[in-house]
Amino acid sequence: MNDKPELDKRKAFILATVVYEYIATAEPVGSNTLTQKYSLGVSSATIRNEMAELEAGGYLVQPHTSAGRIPSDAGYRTYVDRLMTPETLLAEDARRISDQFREASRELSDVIDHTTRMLSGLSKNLAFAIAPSRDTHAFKNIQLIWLSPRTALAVVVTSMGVASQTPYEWKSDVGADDLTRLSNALNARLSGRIMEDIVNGDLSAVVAELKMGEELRAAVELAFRNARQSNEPQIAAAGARNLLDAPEFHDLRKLRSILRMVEEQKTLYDLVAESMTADANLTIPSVRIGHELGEDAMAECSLVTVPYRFGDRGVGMIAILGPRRMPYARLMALASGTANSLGAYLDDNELR
Amino acid sequence: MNDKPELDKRKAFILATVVYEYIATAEPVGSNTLTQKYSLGVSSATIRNEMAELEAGGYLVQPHTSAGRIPSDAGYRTYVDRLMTPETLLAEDARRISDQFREASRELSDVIDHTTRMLSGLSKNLAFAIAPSRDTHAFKNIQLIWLSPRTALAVVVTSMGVASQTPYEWKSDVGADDLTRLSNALNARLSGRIMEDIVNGDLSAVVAELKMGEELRAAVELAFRNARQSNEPQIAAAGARNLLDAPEFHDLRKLRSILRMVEEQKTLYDLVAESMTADANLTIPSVRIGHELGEDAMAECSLVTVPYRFGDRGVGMIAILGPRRMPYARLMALASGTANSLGAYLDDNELR
DNA sequence: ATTTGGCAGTCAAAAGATGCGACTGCTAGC
DNA sequence: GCTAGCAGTCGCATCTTTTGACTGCCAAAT
Repeated sequence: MNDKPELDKRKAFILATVVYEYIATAEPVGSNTLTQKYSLGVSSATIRNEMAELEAGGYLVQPHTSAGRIPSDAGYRTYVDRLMTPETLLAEDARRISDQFREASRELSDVIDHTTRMLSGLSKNLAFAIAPSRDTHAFKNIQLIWLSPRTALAVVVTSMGVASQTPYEWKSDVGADDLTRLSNALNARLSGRIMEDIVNGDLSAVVAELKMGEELRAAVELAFRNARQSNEPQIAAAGARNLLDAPEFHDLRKLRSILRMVEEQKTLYDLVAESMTADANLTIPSVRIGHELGEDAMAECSLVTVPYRFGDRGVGMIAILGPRRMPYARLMALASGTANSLGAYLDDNELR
Repeated sequence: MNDKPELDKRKAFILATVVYEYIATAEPVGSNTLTQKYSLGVSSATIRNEMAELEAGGYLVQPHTSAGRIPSDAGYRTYVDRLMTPETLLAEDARRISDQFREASRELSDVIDHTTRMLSGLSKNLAFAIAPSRDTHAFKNIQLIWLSPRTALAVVVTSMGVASQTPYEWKSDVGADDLTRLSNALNARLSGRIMEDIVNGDLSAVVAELKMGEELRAAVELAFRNARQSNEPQIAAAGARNLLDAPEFHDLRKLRSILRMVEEQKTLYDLVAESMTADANLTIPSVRIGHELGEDAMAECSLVTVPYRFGDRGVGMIAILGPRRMPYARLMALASGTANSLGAYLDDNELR
């Protein structure tokens, strides 16, 4: 796109009103509707002229000759960036957001799950969330549990209360005492360190110090590797059925391709991954509209994302996916509020 | 329903053919279609007479006067119970089923998740699975991890590799040594026992034996209670989008109410819970058709369920939900095969 | 006692016809 | 620069017609 000329005040107001009205009604907006429902002080003919120019500028499009106009991606973009009045969270919503954490258990995946359910209910759209990478958790505790002379189970617990289990099998016998001593040494030395910062060298140093062999070293390294990378990013989604309510998805083909993306966690993850790196330092919502999402299947969707943070490192993502014709200001407020609450909750409940 | 008179051979064949044809085409079946596509040796007029009697008997219904006929719940029921030829699993499907376990990690929830994804892909319907209740796991290990003089984290690991974490806070100081001794004693005494069979008495006996007080007893009891009852039954579902392909769900209202049920784990659980108690001792698939499901929203659905078992106690459920017009024989074979494979996999991978 | 061919009747869905209404763009005058 | 008015476009809703896939029934044939 070429950079847009600045819109004069009246054009800006008309564009904002068209977007607002279209979001509310899902019907293309014509010049008459505009003059009747909003007091513009000018006649519909003038509006027509202005709208024609807005269309030439790429802000509006006409679905067909005899219809009103609807915003283009660029129109929505301008609306979101410069025209709309931001909303703040309603007290009631804020309360519901913070209330719901009580219902969830302490487990991270459970918290994420509840959060998306709540958010999809409040936003009436599809909500999803990505749990912070385990790299950002603090290491809390490892227990090497002796099962038989040659088998053991390594349980790693992080500050987020996430535990991973790694069964291990040795070629030669290993004593239960050794496992206990090694567990204790690792805990004493490494507890509290960020998972990401614990390298194999740290582990082998502890093993060497206890004069233990190669086999134990391998087991410990595997246990840590497993604990860090769950094989899939933890992701939860809820409220897909809300998409059925939007008239733009009454076409089954569109709906199908969108549902496919939602059911594949990978694509869902990719969708927010961009915003994740780009906005890692911000905690304000970012919006991607229609084709900006880079997916043809998503051409009629918009996505609101906002990172949530806890401690001084953890980063996860909250996202709301819906029709392009979504109430941006409200959803941005909701997403932000949820991200803040979630971050605060995780801060409070992190193991110390 | 009154008990049906036995169907004579020709009626049975006609009913079976109508069901088969309707499942294949989703179009009401008329007498002409039948005589043309299947060699019945009689004319369409005869078929008409027979079909009229099948309708009187409640096996078939006519959507409207000038249409062919489609099976009623009772028609499907008779087909499933007495008329269809059961299928066995294709070698290719069997291979894909057992292959997929390799991709999953060792974690139970991950295994269940992968299994439903695979099954929804193979069956082209919605698949879901319920993990065996934690009551049926064997207790493996508990670690009471000292965090600070008054706080600790209890991690309980079961034979299915499931770990639960319980943070605990005491009113007075507790020594790290005591926690270790208590952990060891509990492990020595209880490891291998079925979770369900471990009662509070067992726990307090160990605590008493070590001459430890009330506060530790309470912590241990809470840890075990938490480990047994995850606050939601573990349930995974996949393939909701497959439902979009069935013409009977092109009506958005139906689709919406079904999607709502699927997104609420509770209802999904209730749906199979009945079959779970009823068929606890069987490992053959059970089918519930249309109104037999007891939910109006599900009147056009059928559900195939089959329990899977491992060891001599664990029971979970595999289920396939789809339009009433589903390929019963194939889905029953798929569900059975998956249940068997899953049971075998869990047997092999249970911690000993 | 079945079975059959033929025929009249029914009804949903597809195809066509019509009019309406919501727009627009344009132009001439204020 | 704004407005009123007008001609033109086009989707959509509505109504009508046609089509064709059925059925049920009956009288004749087996």
